[in-house]
Amino acid sequence: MTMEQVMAKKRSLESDSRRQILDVALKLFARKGYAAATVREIVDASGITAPSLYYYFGNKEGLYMELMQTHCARIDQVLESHMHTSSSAKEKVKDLVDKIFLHVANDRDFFRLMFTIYYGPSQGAPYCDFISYHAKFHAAIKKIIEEGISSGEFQTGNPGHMTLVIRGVVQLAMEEQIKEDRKIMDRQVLQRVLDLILELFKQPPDDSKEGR
Amino acid sequence: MTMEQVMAKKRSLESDSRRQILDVALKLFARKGYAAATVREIVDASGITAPSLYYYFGNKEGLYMELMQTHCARIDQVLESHMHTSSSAKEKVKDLVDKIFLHVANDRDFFRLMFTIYYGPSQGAPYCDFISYHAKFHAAIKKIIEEGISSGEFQTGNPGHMTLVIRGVVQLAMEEQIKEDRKIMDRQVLQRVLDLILELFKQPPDDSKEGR
DNA sequence: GTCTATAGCTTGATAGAC
DNA sequence: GTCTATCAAGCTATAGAC
Repeated sequence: MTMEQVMAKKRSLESDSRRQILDVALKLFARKGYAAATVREIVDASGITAPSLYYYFGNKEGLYMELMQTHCARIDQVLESHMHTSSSAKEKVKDLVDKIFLHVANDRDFFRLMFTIYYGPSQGAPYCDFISYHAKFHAAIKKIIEEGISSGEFQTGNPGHMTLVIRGVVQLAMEEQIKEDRKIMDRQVLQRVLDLILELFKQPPDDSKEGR
Repeated sequence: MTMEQVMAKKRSLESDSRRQILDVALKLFARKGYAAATVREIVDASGITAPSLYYYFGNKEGLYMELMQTHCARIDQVLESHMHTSSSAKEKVKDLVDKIFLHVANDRDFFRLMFTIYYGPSQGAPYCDFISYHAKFHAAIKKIIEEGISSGEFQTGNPGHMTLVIRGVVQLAMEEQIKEDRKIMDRQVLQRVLDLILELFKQPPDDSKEGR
């Protein structure tokens, strides 16, 4: 057995409990909130005991922080790995939104927790800079729209307001995705609504109102 | 002193502590969440002691439920007392949204709590049927839009999708109103964005795509 | 109606054996 | 690394005097 195999085994053994705790904790934090998800529940559902949790993560906050860091990093990946297709502005918006929507759907528990902490009371959870992701997303959409206006694809207008229209439906779709209720806005419907909005942005301004 | 004066005095004395508790509790529930806002904090901030709270409301749940009932009734009032102006569909949408926006801004603490409970974990709070207000609002907007399409004010389209566009920006505006952060969408901006959307709904469909 | 005092439970966290 | 056993602090709620 080589040195690396030894370390790999050790890491995999160590990781077994660790991963288990992380998975269970995310699910419980998302379902019950940071404060209401107790350490006891987490360790019981993980099949370990409390001291193990404290061994790995120091305390409840440490466990929470590690979850935040890991999953926030994934958001950055999604936000940064887009827009290398040189298609129309409309397609760029639809593509970016679709990627984010899929990511939210795939990491639903984390986003449920994120929304809870961001829009609700902090519940004693340590601070996490969620607002920057809101801003990044807003800026990304706005940039595409401004480029679309410059290129003549969209009619002239207030890019900030146009961005808000896009963000609004995306926000609705995300929130529905996060709730367990029956959804009226799945991936396809969201794309259709984006089609509606972006086609309206394309239509030329009413000539009767322009003085030329 | 008449009988009525006696009762009025009794009620006003009784109401003093009662009202105080209700006001303080709403604020604390909104800021810290149902679970994290403790009975101790509420009674301390109210200037009374725990047994008084239990005397009036039975328990923490009873206090919470009374807050919900009172403020939910006010939402119904707003949703039902509109649309008696026979103006354009555009003005009807703007008017309804404005009324709701103002109501949210005026009863901010309650809506903060409502959003927290609705989108986040229940935190052990007793169930309250918030989803019906979502549905009522959705239906009200959709109805106006359908009427606008019938009357020819709006171009033909999917009323459900058009409603989602409206609801999206309203949702964004409400959520910004509820957060303490710097807002980019106040009452005026919301009305401007609605102008943008509703004007786009008005524009005639592109003839080049119709086969006539 | 309002208080003092306290019961009874759950919580996050740890000491110390293995 | 993982356990058993346990602690101190916080919580909701109540008994009983006034």
